[in-house]
Amino acid sequence: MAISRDDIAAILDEIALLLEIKGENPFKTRAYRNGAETVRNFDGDIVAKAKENDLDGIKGIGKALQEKLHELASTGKLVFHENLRGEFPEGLFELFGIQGLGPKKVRALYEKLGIDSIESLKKSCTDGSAAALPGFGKKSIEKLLESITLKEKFADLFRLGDIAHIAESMLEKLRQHPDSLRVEIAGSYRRSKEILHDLDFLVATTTPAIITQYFSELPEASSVIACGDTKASIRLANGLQCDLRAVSNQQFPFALQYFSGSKEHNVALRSRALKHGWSMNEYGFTPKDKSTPGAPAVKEEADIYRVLGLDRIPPELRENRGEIEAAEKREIPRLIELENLRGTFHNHTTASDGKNSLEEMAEAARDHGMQYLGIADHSKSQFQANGLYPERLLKQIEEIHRLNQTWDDFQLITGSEVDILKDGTLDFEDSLLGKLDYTVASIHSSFQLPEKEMTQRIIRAMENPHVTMIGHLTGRLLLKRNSYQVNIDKVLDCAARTGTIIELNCNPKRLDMDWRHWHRARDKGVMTSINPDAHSTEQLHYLAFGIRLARKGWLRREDVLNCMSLTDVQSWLKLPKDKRAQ
DNA sequence: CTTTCTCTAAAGTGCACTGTGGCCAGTGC
Repeated sequence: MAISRDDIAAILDEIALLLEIKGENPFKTRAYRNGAETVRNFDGDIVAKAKENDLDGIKGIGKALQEKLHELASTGKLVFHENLRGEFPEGLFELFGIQGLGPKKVRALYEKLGIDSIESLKKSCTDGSAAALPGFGKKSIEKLLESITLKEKFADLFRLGDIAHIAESMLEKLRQHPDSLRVEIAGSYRRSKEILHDLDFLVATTTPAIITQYFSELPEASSVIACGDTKASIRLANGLQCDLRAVSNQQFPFALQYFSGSKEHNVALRSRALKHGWSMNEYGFTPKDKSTPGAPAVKEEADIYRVLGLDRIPPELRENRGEIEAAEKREIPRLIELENLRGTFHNHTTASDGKNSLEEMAEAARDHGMQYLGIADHSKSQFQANGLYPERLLKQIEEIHRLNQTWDDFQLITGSEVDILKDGTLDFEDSLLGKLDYTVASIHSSFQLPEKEMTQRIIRAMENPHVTMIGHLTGRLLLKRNSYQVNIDKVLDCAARTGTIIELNCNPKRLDMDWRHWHRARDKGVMTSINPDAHSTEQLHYLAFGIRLARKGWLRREDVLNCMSLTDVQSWLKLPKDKRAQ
C-alpha cells in the first residue's frame, strides 16, 4: 500500500525524537516537527506532490526536507530514518510515555545504564542504580515509579472515544449479516462509560453458529480467543477484546438487559423481580414455584422494566445510583439529546493552536446545524500554544464582528480560554475580558498545588464577574494523568452561588467534569455548557461523546447553556452573573 | 533544518515549576 501523509508525518516526528536523544541542534529537531505539521495540514495532495518532487515554495519544507519527502513518497521509506532508528533499540520509544522523562533523561538512562524499556527502567529505579545518575534524586525516582504503576494499571483499558469508531463499524457489519435479526453492543459501551475494557456484542438469530463464525472472521479480528456455537471472543489489533453472544429473538431483550449491566443495577433489578415471584436471568423470567403466575410476555427490553413496575431506564443511568427508585416514582428525567444543542462554546482557531481558521470553524459549525459557535483561543501564558496577547485578541474580536455581518442565521461569539494563574487571578485584565461575550477560565499550570490552595484558586477565578465558565475542571487526562487535587463540592457550591458554569469538556481524553458529579451539581443549581474544545473542524464531533456523558450524569436540556437559542444565549450572556443563577 | 531586511552567516517560541545540587538543567504546558 502506498505511504500516507500521516505515515510520512509520523516518520518526521520520529526523526525529531531520535535527533533529540542524540542531542542534535534543537532547531534542527524543531524543523522536522514543523515539517511533520506542515505535511499533516497541507491543503492538497502533498504525497503526490512529493512523489513528483514538486515541493518548491512550501513554507517550512526546505531543500533537505524536500529530498526526504521525495524519497519517502516514491520508495515508501527513508534510508536516513532507518539508519537513525538502527542506532537505538525498539523499546526506547515507550520510555517517552513516562511522565518526567524527556530526551535528555532518556539518553542518560540509555547511555549510562543501558535502559531500553519500561521493564528495565522499573528495575533500575528499584535497585537504586538510577538514583546514582546525576539529575536523578529520590523524588524523581518516586515519580517515575508512580508513573510506571499508572501505566501498568491502564494497560488493558481503552477510552470510549478511541474505540467508538471501530465499535460502530463492527456493529454495522453484524447488522448487515442476513442471519442477524437484532444486533446491539451491550456492556459498558452501551452505558457510555468513559473507560472500557471490552466490547460486548449481542445478536438475535436462529443460526447462532453461523454468526459466531462470521464474527471470528471479521477483518478487525487480529486473533481469535474462542469461537463456539453461541459465543465467540476476538482480539483487535489494538489489544481490545470483543465478545459476542448469539441468542434467540425471544431471549434477546433479557440478554440485552443482562449484558448491559451494570452488575449493581442488575442485582437490584433481580431482587425486585424476586418480590414479584420470578427469578430473572439472561434468558427470561422463571416463576419461583408452581403457585406463582407466569410473567407477562416480553418483546422489548423496555417490557422487562414495565413488567417490574418501572419506567424504562436509559442504559446510561444503570449504575444503581438512584435510577430504580426514580423509575418507580416515574421520575426518570428526559435526558438531553445531541439534537437539543443549538451551538457550542470553547473552540480554538489558527490564532492559537487550532488547525482551522475562524471562517472554516464557523462554516463547519453551520454544517452541524448550529446557530452559534463560541471562540476561545488560548491566552498569552499559553506560549507553546501560541496564546494571544491582548492586541491579537482585540484584532480577533474585530474580525469576528466583521464576519458576523455576513450571516443572518449564524453568529460567532467572542471569547477567550483565559489561564487561571497560580494565585487564582487571570491571565488578562478585567478591562479586556469585559470586551468579550464570554470567558472560559482554565488551569494549564501548577497542577501540584495542595487541595485547599487549588480549590481556593478556582473559587477566586469563579468570583471574577467576567468568568462565564470553568474549563476542564479537574484537568484529568483519561488513562494518562490523574486530576489535580480539588474539592469538587466546594467548587460546585461556589458555581451555584456565583452563577458560574462548569463546562463538560467533550474531548475524549478529558470528559471532564466526571459524570459522577453532574446529578449532584444539577441539583445544586449548577449549569453546564457542553463544549468540544475543538482544535479543528472535525473535532466538533466530540460533542457526541459529551452528550453521552451528560446523559450519564442525568442532565436535561434545561441544565445546558448551549441548548439555548442564539437570541436567548445572547441576552443571557449580557446579564450580570448574579442574575444568571438558576 | 529553514528562513532571512541574505547573498554567507546568523537567528530561530517563553515561562514556571521541580528537584537537585550548590546555582541550574530538564520537563511540560
